[in-house]
Amino acid sequence: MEEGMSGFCIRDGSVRGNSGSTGTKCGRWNPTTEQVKLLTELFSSGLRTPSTDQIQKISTQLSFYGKIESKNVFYWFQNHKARERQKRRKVSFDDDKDVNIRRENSMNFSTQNFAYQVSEPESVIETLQLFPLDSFGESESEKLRVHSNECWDTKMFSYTMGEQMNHPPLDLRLSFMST
Amino acid sequence: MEEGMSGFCIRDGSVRGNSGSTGTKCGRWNPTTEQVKLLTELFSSGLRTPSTDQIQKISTQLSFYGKIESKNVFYWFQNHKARERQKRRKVSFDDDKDVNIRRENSMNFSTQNFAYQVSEPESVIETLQLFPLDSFGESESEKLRVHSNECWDTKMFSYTMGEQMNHPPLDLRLSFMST
DNA sequence: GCAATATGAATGAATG
DNA sequence: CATTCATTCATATTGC
Repeated sequence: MEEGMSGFCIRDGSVRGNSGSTGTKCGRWNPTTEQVKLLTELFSSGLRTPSTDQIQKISTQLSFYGKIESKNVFYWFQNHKARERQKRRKVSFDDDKDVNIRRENSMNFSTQNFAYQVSEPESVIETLQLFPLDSFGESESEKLRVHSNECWDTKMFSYTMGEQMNHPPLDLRLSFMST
Repeated sequence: MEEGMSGFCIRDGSVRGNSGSTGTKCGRWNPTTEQVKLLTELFSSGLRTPSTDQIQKISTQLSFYGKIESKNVFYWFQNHKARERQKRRKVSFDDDKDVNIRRENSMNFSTQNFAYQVSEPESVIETLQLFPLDSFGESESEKLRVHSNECWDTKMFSYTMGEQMNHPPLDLRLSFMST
């Protein structure tokens, strides 16, 4: 719930432009070009949801290029995957009701800039060897997730637990204003 | 890629700054600040996996601040707990290089003059009193759970296991996926 | 500078 | 409880 802690970013220039983090004290991680490049390589190599272990390694590797945390890697893959799918989804079915205010044909800006992986795959592979990419079989085949459910209604689901009959004294004491 | 494609969700800009008006057609519950505050209080008080009864009560109470369902409470606790752990896991590895100390106790948004009563302060207290506040006596800030030992969480029940008690055959698993 | 967009971060919801 | 997906928020970046 750390929501309000944002808004104190002091950027001193384009972080993505320079590789050496110029002491940018940002609240938000700003990946360097090298970091993005590597992440992108990994992604295009098939890695989509790295495990915690992989995240650690990747983070460690990327830390060479600049400040980075594990969660950044985590979020990066989450976002990257989600957005790729999102883009694809946007063009797939554009038959909405009528209030469809979506931007049409957003493919102008090179749908995927992952193209430059062919430039120098060698060096990348060398780096990638640290992480066992095995999740290639996952592919990007949509799961066709159906949002069938949308009605919990008022019926109270019971995610039963073992003992609920006479559950012990619940410690629901609110410590409001316990200043 | 953030455009107004979701034109049916009414927002007034502030995410959690609004009370109740969480849009009407939003398919996703958007907790108000008050709701989040209360939930956080409960969580901080040690409540991690509320029982069905507790969820009911909490939900009822929170409904005062805005539209809410039981499942929202259920999910909230699930997520909150999971993310506490997850966060502790990913941020655990502080990068060796650039010794950045961005984490300066930015856990909770301080309870500043954020008094949660814009109009009726009494009702809030009244509301809170509905919770069975058992005076356990062990009132201490359990926020110091540095070891992530869910001590107070006696049993890590799994709601996936069917209990053969005298309660109806609970579905444990969200059975709302009909329709 | 502002609008539009790209993207890091957060979180509700759902599944295994 | 873990993992993942989808949506949204906040901010950085870029073009005009």
